[in-house]
Amino acid sequence: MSTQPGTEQHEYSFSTMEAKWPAVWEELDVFAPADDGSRERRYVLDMFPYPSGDLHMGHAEAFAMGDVVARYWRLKGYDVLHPIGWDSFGLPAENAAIKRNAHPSEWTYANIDTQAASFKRYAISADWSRRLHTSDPGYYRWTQWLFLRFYERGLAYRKNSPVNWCPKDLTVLANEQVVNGACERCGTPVTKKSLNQWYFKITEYADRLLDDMDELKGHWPERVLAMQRNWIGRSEGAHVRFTVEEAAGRPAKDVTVFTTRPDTLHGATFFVVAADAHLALDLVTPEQHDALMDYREKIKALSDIERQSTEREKTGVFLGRYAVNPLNGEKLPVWAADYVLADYGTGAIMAVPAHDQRDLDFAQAFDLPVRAVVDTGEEDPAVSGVATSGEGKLINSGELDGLSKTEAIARAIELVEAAGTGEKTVNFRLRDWLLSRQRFWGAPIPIVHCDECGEVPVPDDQLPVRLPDDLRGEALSPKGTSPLAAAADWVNTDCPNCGKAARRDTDTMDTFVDSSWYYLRFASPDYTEGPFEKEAAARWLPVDQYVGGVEHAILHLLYSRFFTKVLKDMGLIDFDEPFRALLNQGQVLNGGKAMSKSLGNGVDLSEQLDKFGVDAVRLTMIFASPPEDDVDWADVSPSGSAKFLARAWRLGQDVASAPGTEYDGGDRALRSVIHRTVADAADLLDAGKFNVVIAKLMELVNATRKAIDAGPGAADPAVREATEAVAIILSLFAPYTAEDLWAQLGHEPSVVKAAWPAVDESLLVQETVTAVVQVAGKVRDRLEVPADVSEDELEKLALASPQVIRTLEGREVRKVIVRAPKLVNIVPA
RNA sequence: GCCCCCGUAGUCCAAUGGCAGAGACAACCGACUUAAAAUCGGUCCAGUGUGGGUUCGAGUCCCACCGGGGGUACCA
Repeated sequence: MSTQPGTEQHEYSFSTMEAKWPAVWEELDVFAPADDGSRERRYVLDMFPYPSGDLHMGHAEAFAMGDVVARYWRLKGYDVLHPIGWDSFGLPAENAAIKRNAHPSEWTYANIDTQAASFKRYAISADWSRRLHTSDPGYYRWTQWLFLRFYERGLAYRKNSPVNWCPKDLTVLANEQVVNGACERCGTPVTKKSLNQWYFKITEYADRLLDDMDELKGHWPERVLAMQRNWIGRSEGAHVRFTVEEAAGRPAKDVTVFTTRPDTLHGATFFVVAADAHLALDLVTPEQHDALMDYREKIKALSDIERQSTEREKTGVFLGRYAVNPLNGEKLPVWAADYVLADYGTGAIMAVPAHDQRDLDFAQAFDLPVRAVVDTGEEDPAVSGVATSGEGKLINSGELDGLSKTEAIARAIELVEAAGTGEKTVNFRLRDWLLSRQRFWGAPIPIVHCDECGEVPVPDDQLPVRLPDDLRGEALSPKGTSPLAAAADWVNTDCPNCGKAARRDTDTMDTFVDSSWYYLRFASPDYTEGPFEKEAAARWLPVDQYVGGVEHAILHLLYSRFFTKVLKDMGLIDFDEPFRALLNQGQVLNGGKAMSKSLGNGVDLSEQLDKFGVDAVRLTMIFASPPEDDVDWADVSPSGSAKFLARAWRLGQDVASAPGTEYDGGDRALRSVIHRTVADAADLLDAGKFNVVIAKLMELVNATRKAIDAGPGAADPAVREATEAVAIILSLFAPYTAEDLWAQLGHEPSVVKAAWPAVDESLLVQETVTAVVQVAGKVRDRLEVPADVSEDELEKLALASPQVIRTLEGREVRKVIVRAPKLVNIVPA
């Protein structure tokens, strides 16, 4: 075994490499973009981490993926922005602070330091000079600034309404943070509470959030798009006004319903309003008032989980009044029930039990009439108890009779529009984004409440509204009101408008507000004149490749898309979508299950790094499966990866030609493999098939080994060319080993400065290829033919094959399909 | 219930509609070794969940079903 001059190491040792290279990278500053316009720019971003403890296996996977892209693009000659930061506001820091009688910032920044050190060890090729933390005043100043811009545009507003309340964390939750009726964070069943809260009017952007997904198609995972589509929940239908007749001294009142089935108007047999909506109180007659109040109390006591169960018997209470069907004048009894939601549509429905299962269940519970108006050919719902919602001809519907469902929907809309009692409309499932939180460790909402002037925005030049430093430990424990309310010095302030005594808003913003714009801040992280420098953002954004977990498919990604659209409307940016392409890495499992403390199946990242080395762990993560698939740590072999890395590294020990050797005279067969591998690897990387790139790289290493041991030998120029290609491709996955290999080959200063190898097309073409000859789709012969064989020639050769003639047994040839030079299929009669 | 994704060797995974196997793990055999480890070389292993269809040709496209995973769920 020969050793290159200047290389002292003889055995592969990951710990030696890990000790050596970080200082070199830092010294060379290789990961910061030049940003001088000399090269095309690319922006690759990993979803920034929350600083809870040290990095774990999930981070290791996600960041390995993003780093492959960043390093590949750099080698390809792009000017790459690959920044890193922390989503450092949030509840865990606050809970830790309470436990340790400390300030949340202590825990937060200590964890950030730990994670930053781990990221550096993990060799993430990030531009550390752009590092940001959302809990820094220099950052949240601009979160507040953006809130005020939203406020000015009427996109941030306060309203009193029942909200999701976590009785353990003692804070409100956005709809998106309620999972199966329980708090996303702690699992406690969520209850409803009526509070005056801040909202962002994301519903105003529902159409654009939906329509602009067209430009994401093919670049975002289909399932993420599907989830967003469902979440936005666009539904076409009609608003129809019913007049609730005057009764028991209560005046008549028009009530609008939303329906997707105006064709079934004649099938409406009763009318339901959401029991918890104010409308129910408006409508109820004095005689029924007590019954309604009892019912409201009863449903308030139910948890969300119970309330949402579709198994549950339908309940409700008659309100003592009747609504008039605008199409046929029929009087429908008005009920209040909890199966109608106050905050969807208008909070009132026309009930068509024959064609809606929920209405039918209710009708059967209270003995209300059922009238089918669409003949679907199925059994009468009144008898079967199964509502029919399919296609069919209209019956029992006056002038709609005989029409198809689709025709009847259009005609019914025309009728109510002509009568002035309704119109075609679109309804969305999406609700406004509840953003205020009664917790401490977040960006304070920059509003002052003044007895004289009402809500007064804090002037821009007084931003940031800083969190007080003196609240710590017990003072932060949840009380149902924001801990900030207890900081008298902080709360009491002068009204920016009239100068009189006033109070600060004591809520803080949902941390999803912080993360809805951080990708923009990275373009100019130290900018002090605005959230980001317009020109810098125009240069770098949108993000070309975003990498992160599918758990953010709705929340973070929808909010960020919303922010981007608002910022565009403000004229600060000129694109509609923040993330051009999205890669969702899978989870890291162990033994088929997500790692968790309760299962005791956790795998500690730092232990794995100590045992196998950074490169082996990174390589294992990438090689295990396609990026979007889960990796089961029990199924993979970091020791196998380490073995491969050592094998690749040893090539460098054997290369016996000098740096700068011309490749031209090298072994042709090996050179073909090299250039094929480089070309394939580029295609595979562009397609995101990182795991396959590693397989190709293994082939190249194997071929090179063979060339050294049993082929042209270690001094052949092709062996050097191959080993250099190995080092370059390997640098995407295993930066330490690649650097060491590159250095062994006599190169300086870093493989990061290398270029992706150019492909010599002439080496890709083969002189002869194996053509497959099929008879009736079955392989019967193989022919060595010139690569440029003509279709006619190949057909002749195939038909002349003794194997073919034997198989045909004299049968007529009906057809011959020729795909020169690879395949001939002969179809006998 | 509705929507989305996935079923290929013992395992993880490859395969522009064209020879089912690129790569790896595990297992086994051999070389090296006093022995073991490491290393090197080799061997073994499925006809692609099931049933139809389209096609000269289907793992790949279409339909239905089965199984697994995920999302969502009284959204009118």
